[in-house]
Amino acid sequence: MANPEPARRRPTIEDVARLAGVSRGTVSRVINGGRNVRPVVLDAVNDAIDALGYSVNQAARNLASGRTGSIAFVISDREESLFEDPNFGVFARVFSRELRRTGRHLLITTAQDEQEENTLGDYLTLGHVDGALLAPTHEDESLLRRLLPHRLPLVVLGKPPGFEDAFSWVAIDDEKAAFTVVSYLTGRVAGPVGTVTGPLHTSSGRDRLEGCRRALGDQFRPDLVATGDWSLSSGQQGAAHLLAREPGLRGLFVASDLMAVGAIGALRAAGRRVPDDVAVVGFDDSAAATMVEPALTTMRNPIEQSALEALRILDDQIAGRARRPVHLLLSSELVERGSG
Amino acid sequence: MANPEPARRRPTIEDVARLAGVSRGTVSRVINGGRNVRPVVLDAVNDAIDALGYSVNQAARNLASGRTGSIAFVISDREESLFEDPNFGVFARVFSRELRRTGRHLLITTAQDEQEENTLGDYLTLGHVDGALLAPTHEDESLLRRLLPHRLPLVVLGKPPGFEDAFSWVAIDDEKAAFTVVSYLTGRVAGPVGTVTGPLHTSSGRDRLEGCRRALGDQFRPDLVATGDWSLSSGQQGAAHLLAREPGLRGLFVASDLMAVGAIGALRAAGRRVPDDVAVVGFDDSAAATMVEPALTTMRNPIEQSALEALRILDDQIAGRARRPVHLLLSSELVERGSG
DNA sequence: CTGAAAGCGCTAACAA
DNA sequence: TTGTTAGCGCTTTCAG
Repeated sequence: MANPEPARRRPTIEDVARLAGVSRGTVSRVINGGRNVRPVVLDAVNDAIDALGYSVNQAARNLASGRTGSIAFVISDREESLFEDPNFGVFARVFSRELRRTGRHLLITTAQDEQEENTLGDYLTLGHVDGALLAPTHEDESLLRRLLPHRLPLVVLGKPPGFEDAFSWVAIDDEKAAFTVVSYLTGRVAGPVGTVTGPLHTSSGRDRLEGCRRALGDQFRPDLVATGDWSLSSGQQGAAHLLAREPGLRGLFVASDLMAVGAIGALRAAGRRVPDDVAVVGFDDSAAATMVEPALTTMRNPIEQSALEALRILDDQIAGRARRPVHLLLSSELVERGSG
Repeated sequence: MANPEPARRRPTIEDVARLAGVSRGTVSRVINGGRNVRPVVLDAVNDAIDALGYSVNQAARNLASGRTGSIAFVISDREESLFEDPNFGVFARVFSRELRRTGRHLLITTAQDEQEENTLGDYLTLGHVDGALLAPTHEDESLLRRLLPHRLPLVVLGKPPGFEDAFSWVAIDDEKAAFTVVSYLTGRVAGPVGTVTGPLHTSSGRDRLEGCRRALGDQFRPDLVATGDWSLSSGQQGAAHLLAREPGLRGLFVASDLMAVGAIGALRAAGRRVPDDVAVVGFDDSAAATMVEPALTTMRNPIEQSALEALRILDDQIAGRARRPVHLLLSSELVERGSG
């Protein structure tokens, strides 16, 4: 009944080889795709694997092959709101799903401050991972500076301010997208239009403000710009602030949907109806967009597609196919709903 | 000027040993704490390490030692709202910080569906990690079932329904805590009191409802129970629902602060003032609690302390100090603010 | 298509 | 306190 072997040591490739009556090398070939193995032998080996409940020892494989099978998703967020940004969740989900498809794993890591960024830098360059995907970065990204001299395969999500040429990245044309959505807004309301921006040390934050400014043209009022940090509460505070400054506010461009939800809350709290009193447009078309009543008019930010492209570029780098940084600009589109 | 060696192979422990004029074993001792090494030798080795820019090869170390230096934080969330729960962020932050302190790394992994849970199960039992910390789990947790026969060091955050005896966990007394905060609420308002619960297939969801029921006693109205899923939007919908059913609602216990923020939004949208028309109390004392006006009266959920205790228990398991599951119930306390 | 054999870089006995 | 020496389990040439 019970296995006569008392100590249940994990079976190794050697055990499988013995049971299948082949060599270690052949088993290795089988578990690595089964190329150049006769079907009969392949079946025999697979049977032995099942019988023994064998699974590969990653450490040994890493050591022998020099590859780890893990990719890091780095969220180096200096803000309080770790994980609050719904886009992180989408990125993580897509990365995780796609890597699993190729038998690899996603490893999410975070760094809250410069010290943590240093340790993280060590980690990334220490051979723990085959490559890294970096969530939108800040201007003062010491991690990027640290990673620069290394040749770690790396793709940044969004333009990395100050490192645009040094690293590969995937982004959208934030300026143009913001221009589009704000033009839509101004086509529908007459009167003062304000904006709640993203953090201005990020490319997206800056570029979306720039697009808004261009769309508004003469109408642009510097006093109706509130700086947010992508968080719900900053949208709330920003809108409250703008309303205090301009009670006659008629339109509001909020640089992310999550902040827009906060902004609408603040408008409501101040007794304004949306969109009748104040029209609001957001950005991202994230889950938050349809969470409010009325649902947000917003720009679609193709997070899923960005994730896929980033992964593709990363794999090119890992495989040595891409020698120099690759930059990809995806297009976005207006999504009309009820808010603006 | 330039290193005469053309191929810049990563230096190994052997290179360090040669440069420092000692054996490989001694270098190993130095990089593993430096016990039983003469100060002079220790300095020499460290100098060699610096000179060569040596860093340990993890794969080799794992293979030789059987340890990985990584701990998994498993978020197996079937809901849409991956990462939305602010408690996850706090857990991740504390784990990350504490592990770094001992030279280890946190690896966050997710599983959205049963298939992913299976792959994740493989991953966890394949020797990639030394142990795992599981975010609050569901009743139908196939991952736990899968992990049961293995002896992976593991601590669950919150009581794992159906597996209370099988695994170690750290939790609070949700029933008692909910009783406390709802009693506070009923002490301040007269009239119908409702609740927006967490998911009822989780221990916290169920127990908080139970505590609410006990506090309300005869006043408890089954028709004033709305089931949420910890997300902001579910709090919003829940409150709207309850208000539709009972326009005279006077008090509301929302089982998480994030949902409470949503609930307050819905109350506002329906023209109610908080706390004058409807008093609201939340749960968790998360960052969301002070994000709203008025700030939430809530129960403090000692997430940071839970994280530390869970890590302590996990380390006991890893070190083989704890043979059987350990269960820890932390205490929570009422935080009075303006909402209820 | 398959087997043999040489490592991958490190840890952990064991001796000295 | 230090050096020596087996491996850890796998991949990957290189022959055949």
